[in-house]
Amino acid sequence: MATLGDLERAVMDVLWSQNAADPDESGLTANELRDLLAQATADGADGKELAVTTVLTVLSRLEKKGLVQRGRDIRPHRYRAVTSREEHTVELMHEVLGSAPDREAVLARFIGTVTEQEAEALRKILSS
Amino acid sequence: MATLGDLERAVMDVLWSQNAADPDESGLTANELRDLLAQATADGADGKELAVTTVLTVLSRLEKKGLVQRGRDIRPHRYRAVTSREEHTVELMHEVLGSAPDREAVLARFIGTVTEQEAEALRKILSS
DNA sequence: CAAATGTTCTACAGTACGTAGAAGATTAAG
DNA sequence: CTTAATCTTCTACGTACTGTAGAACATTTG
Repeated sequence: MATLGDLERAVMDVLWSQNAADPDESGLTANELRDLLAQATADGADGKELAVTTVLTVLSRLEKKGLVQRGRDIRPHRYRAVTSREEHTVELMHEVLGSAPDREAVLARFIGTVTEQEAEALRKILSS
Repeated sequence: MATLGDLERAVMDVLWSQNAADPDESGLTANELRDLLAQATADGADGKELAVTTVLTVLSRLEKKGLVQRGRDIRPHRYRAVTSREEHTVELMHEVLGSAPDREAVLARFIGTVTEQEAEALRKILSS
C-alpha cells in the first residue's frame, strides 16, 4: 500500500482529527492545514510554519496515494481524508497480516500480546 | 521500525523458511542464500542470480535493522533470522496498531474483517 | 484591470534500496 | 609457505520517495 513520511503522516493526522470532530465538514484548505500543522507541532518544540506550497505538494502526493480527496469544484480547494484513521489502520493491519503465510498463527500470537482489557473487548465483540 | 524493500523481503523469506524447516540450523551462507533466492524467484519468471556482494550488502543492512544475526566467528559467515516470521509480523501489527489513538476501536473494526474461521480460532484462544 | 490569493510545475537535497565492482582478508591447495 | 580460491568490506551509482519551497500560472476580489 502506501508508506507515509513524517510530514505526510502529520497531515493525515490533522485531516483525520478534523474529520472525526466534524464529519460533515467539507474539508480543510491548504492554508488552514498549514496553520493547524504549525499548532500541532508547536506543542513539542517545532512549531514552524511551512510554506503553503509544501503543504500542497504533500496533499497532492497523498491524493495520488488515494488517502486524500480534494474538492476541485470550489475554489480554495478543500481536502479531506478518504477514510477514517481507524479504517486506514485496519487496512494496514490486514496488509501486514496478509504478508504472512500462516495468518492464524500470527493472530494467535498477536492476541497473546494485547492487554487484558483489550482481550476482554475482543471477547465481547466476538461473542456478539 | 523497519520497512523492507523487495529484495530484503525476499531474503528474509528465505531465512524464515530455513529457520522454520530446521530451527537448529546455524544459518545460511551468502552463497547458499544467493542460490536459494535464484531458485525461489525462478518459479515466477525472474530466476536471475544476483552477485554475492549484492546479497551480502542486503544482509548487512538487515543486520543493522536487527532482523538478521550473523555468525562472525566461523568463516563463511552464517546468517539467520533473529525472529520468526510470525513474531515479526506480530511486531508490525503492533506497530501499526500503536499508531492509532483508539486501539480498541481499531481492534473492533479489525475483527469485523477477518474470516469466520479466523474469528472462531480467536474465540478459542481468548477463552483459554 | 490590479492586487491578493490560490494552484501547478519544476527543482533540489537527503535517505533508502537494488545492484555490484574493487580491494582487502582468510582459507585451502600445492 | 606461497599462490590460488573464496569470502567480506568499502565504495559507488542509479532510481525512487520524501521534505522543502520558489517560479510561474490561474482565479478571485476590490
